Amino acid sequence: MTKVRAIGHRIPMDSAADPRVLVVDDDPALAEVVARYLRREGFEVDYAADGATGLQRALSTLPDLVVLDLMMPGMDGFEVCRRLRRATAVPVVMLTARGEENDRIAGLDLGADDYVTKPFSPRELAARVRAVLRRAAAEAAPAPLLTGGGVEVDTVAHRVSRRGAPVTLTTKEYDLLVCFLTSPGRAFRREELLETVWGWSIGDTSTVTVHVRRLREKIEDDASAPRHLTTVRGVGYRWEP
Amino acid sequence: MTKVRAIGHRIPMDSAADPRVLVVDDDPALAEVVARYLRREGFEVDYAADGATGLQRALSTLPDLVVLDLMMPGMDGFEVCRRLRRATAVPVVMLTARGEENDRIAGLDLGADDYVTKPFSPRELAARVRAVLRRAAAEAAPAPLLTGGGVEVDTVAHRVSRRGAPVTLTTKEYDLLVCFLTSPGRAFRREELLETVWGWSIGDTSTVTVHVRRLREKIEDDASAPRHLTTVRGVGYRWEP
DNA sequence: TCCGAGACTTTCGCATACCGTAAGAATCGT
DNA sequence: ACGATTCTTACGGTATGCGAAAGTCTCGGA
Repeated sequence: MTKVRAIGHRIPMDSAADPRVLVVDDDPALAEVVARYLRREGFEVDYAADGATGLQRALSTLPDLVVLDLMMPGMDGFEVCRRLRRATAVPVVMLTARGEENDRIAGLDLGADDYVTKPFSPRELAARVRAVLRRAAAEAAPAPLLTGGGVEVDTVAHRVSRRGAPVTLTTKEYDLLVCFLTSPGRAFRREELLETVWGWSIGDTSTVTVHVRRLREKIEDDASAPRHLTTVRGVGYRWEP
Repeated sequence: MTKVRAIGHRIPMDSAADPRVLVVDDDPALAEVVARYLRREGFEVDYAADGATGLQRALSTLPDLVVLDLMMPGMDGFEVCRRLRRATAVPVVMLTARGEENDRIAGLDLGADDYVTKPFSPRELAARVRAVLRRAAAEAAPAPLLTGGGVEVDTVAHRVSRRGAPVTLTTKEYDLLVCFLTSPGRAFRREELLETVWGWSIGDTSTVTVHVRRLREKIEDDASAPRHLTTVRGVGYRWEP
C-alpha cells in the first residue's frame, strides 16, 4: 500500500452498515434536500449548520465522508477542510459556487477529494459521493502479498522487498521467486522450473542453477548458506517459509 | 467507461446527433414557444400535452432530457418524474410557478436535476437544459479527480496541473496519465497499456515507450531520472504516488 | 480542395542490463 | 576416497529500454 491513511477513518466496505455522510451547509433547505436524497440512496446522513459545528461533529463521529459547503459564515469550508486533514483522512466533497475557479484549485490543494458546483442535482451529488467512497475504499484495500521468510512480493505492483527493504529482481528471478512462494515447502525439480518459468520442455538445467544462485544473492542473508531457498540434492530446490 | 448508466439513456456526448429534448406541458402556446426556441438552439424537440402521454413518450423514445411542467391536470409533474426515475436516469428540468419553494424542494427530491420558475425566458430554459446535459455527461465520466505525486488531473475539466501549474498534454499522454493514476502503484505491461489506451490487441509496444517518454518530459522534474513514472524492466511502467 | 501544423507512429542506433553457456571448484552422499 | 551433483565465476550474445528523428495521419483554416 502506498498511502497511509490517518487514524480513525472507517472504511465503508469493511462494515456492514451504510456509509455515514456528514453534510455541512449553512442553508438548511438545501441541506434537507441533499440529506433526504442521500438517505434514500442508502447513506446514513448527519447534518451540521456551520463550519465549527461540522468540524466538531466530524471529529467526534468520524463519518465515512463529509460534504462541505465552501461559503459559510464563520469558519468556511477551506478552514474546516484544513483542520479536518490535520487529524483524519476522511474524504471530503466540496460544494462550490459556479465559476469559482480559484476556490476549486485551493480546495484541491487542501485535500478535498472532489467538488460539485452549484447548482447541482441531488442525484449528481450522490453519484460523486459514491465515486469518492469507492475510490477511498480501493485506496485503503491492501494489495495481495506473497510472503514467506521475511520476503514480500506484491504481484500487482510487481515489487519485492526483504524485511521492508526494496529488492530489485530481474524478470527470471522474479518469476522464480513467485513460483516458489506460491508453493512453499514444495520441492521443485529443475526440469519443472525450466518448464514453468522458462517455458522450455527441454534444455540445460544449469540455467536454473545459475538463476537460483543469483536469486539467493539477493534475498538470502548468506547466499552460500541459504536458509529459505534450499537445495534438495538430486531433485532441485525448495522454499522454506 | 467505468459507470453503467441506467437502461436506455442516451448520453448526448456520445452521439453525433443533436440532443433530443421532450417537453411535457399542458399549455400548447407555452410549449410551442419553448420548442421553437430550443430547436433554434440546436435541440431536437418532441412534445407531449399531458403527464400520461409524456411519460409514455419518454419511455419509448428515450430522449436525452425531459422538460416537465409541474402543474398539469391528470398526472402531474411529480408523478411523471417519480415514474420516470424508476426506469431511467434521464435528466429532468422542472417548470414551477414562482415562489413554490416546497414544490422546488420536492421536485429536486424526486430526482429532478434543475428547475425553472415561471415566468421564464426561453433563453434561460435553454441555458439550464444545456447545463444539465453537460452535467449528466460529466457524471457518466470516470473518477472526476485524480491526484498523485504532485500531479492533479481534473477529468471533468480535462485539465492537468503539476504543483498547481497547468500542464498541456496531448490526448494519448492524457489517457496514459489517467490510466496510471487510477491504479497507482500497479505495474502495467506495455501490451496492457496498448490495449487500454490505444485499444489495440496487437501492435508495436515501442509506441508506448515513446509516449511515456514524452509524458515524463512534461510531468517529471528530471525525465531521465523519473521518480513517479518509473520503468519496471521486463514488464512495463508503474506510477509511484 | 489544398495545405500546413500538430499529433501520432515507426524506425534506427546506442548503451546497458540480462541471459545462457561453459568450465573449474567445492560439496555431498556413499 | 571417489563419482555425482551442485556451486561459483566469467564471458559473449542478445533483448530491452532510451533517445532522436524521420515518416504518417488528422484536422482545421485558407
